[in-house]
Amino acid sequence: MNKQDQLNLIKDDFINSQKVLLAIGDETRQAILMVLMSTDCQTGLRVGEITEQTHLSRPAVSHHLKILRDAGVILMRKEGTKNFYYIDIRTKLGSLKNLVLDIETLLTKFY
Amino acid sequence: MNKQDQLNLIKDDFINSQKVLLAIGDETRQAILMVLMSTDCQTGLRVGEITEQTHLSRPAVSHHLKILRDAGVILMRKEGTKNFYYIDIRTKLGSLKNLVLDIETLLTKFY
DNA sequence: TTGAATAGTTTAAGTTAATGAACCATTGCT
DNA sequence: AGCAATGGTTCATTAACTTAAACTATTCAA
Repeated sequence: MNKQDQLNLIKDDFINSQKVLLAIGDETRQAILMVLMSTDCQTGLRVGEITEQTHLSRPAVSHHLKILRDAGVILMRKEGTKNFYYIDIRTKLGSLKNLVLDIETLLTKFY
Repeated sequence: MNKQDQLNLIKDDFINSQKVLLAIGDETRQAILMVLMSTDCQTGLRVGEITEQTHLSRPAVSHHLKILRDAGVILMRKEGTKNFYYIDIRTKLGSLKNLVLDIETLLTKFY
């Protein structure tokens, strides 16, 4: 693994994590994520419940949940008309970890 | 360390890493970072050199460098009229690492 | 099959961000 | 002082994002 290989890794990491970075860089979506992580409910939260625990309107919550979902940060499960949103360890947060660790490797080993 | 402590950690991580997330989530700034990391020049690159290696205008490069610098992702060194930009291991990328690792801990230990 | 509950979508307005042109500031050299 | 090199800043335009209101779709129960 030379420097060029490491750079190519990082280039891919950037592509894989771009949506995640933009999704969780937004203050509003960070607040939604905090609500999702704070709940004791193991089965996830519905849009209405998240709306209650934030200062946002339901369409706004729905909008931001879609962005988080498209980025692969959160997952959704349908039950009738109810949609439950939750964070999972298997989500795209792992791609962010790769990005951080690969840059760290570059800076410590190839500089 | 209980779940609430871990949540408070993550809340702080979000605050500390927000600027970094927004800064490096942008495709244009990712391209600039790749140029900075790819160079063999140990002393950093000047605005003009970065402009040459991208499809961007000089004001655009200057603008994005400022955002990266405000976020603590890159550093600058002045030499006369020349400004050299570079990435350093001691930059705010560490705050991103904390964020990722703390969320990982929450999901594995407290769920 | 009608009505209530839930939530996604569309639209229009307001806000913010990115861009290039033109301009300004600083440094170093003669 | 005068000039060239470098690069930051301002401004106006365009593009993108965020939001709430109104609307639509789906499911479930009576």
